Amino acid sequence: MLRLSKLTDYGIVLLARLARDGRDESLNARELAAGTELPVPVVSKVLKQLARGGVLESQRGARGGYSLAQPPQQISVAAVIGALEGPVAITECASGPSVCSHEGTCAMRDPVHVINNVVREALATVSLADLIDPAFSAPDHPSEALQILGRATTPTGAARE
Amino acid sequence: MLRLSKLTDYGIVLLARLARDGRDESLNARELAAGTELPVPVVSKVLKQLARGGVLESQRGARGGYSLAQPPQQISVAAVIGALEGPVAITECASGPSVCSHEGTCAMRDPVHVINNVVREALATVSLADLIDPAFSAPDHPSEALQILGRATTPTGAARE
DNA sequence: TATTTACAGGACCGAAACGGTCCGATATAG
DNA sequence: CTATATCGGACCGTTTCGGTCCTGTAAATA
Repeated sequence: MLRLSKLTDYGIVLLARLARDGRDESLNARELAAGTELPVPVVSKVLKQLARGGVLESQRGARGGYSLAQPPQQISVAAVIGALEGPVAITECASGPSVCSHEGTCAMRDPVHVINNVVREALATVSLADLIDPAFSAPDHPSEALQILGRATTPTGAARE
Repeated sequence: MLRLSKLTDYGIVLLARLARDGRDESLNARELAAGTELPVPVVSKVLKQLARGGVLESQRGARGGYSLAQPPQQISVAAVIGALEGPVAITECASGPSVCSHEGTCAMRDPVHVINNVVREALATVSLADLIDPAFSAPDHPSEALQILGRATTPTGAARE
């Protein structure tokens, strides 16, 4: 359900590394690929997309590389996902002139948007910093946002998996 | 980002219709397809999957059809998504023996799980009832869960678009 | 019992998206 | 001028997605 693309996954990993090791200096694709064991072209592709999306800043030419455009606390997971995956929208029906138009049914369109926003807001509240800090400790009190969500008691038992 | 598959979208619409029109009686695939303008085979496919996932109960034979397995308040969006899309997991790395193993980097694996849980919990908190009730009114106070999430102030401005 | 209705399960196929590679152009440092 | 790196996009094999169709089985009705 709701799978995150592999590229996005890589992106998060790379950003975390940049947040740790590249505070002042910038790192280039090759250096970043070294930490992971991802092929350089892949890393390069991800970084390019992140730069285009405004998450990273790039320095071209010799001794060039990438650095975070903002401090890790200000970079939300939503921004990362937004930069790497398409123009967002959790469902088709969000943009186009939806086909379903029988009124009784299409009253559902709004709710679908609501779901969309729920997810988006949730991801907007989680920052890069939230991901790297509590990483090595227990995944219990990850951040304010995660705590709020964590207190949900999974009413239906639906979130089994 | 995080696109919901079309089938899932259909599923939500169909469930909403069942929640409204099929309280006592059950509706069959043809009847449900009539409300929407989706082709019958598609509707049938979705309903079958929902039944297999335990979201719907099915009655075979003449005068058969589908009905909700539980009251709409008890059916979470997460359950619906779980039934229609694969076995969940927002990222590959959640299940298999992930390839990334350089310790410094793979400390990221947990956080990715955290994100996964955030989204899942968020969706688990939203019920079918939440979706059909406030549909026609303003999308402002949709439910407790949505309110909690709604108060996020989109720190980065990342959730634009 | 025979017939009709409707779900169950899965095979199947074309179209689109995904994951990954590669190349030419451009910008910068030395 | 040369070496280094990003930028932008083309490209392609593989997988997933969306949708259709067919065979089997369960239940109701006459």
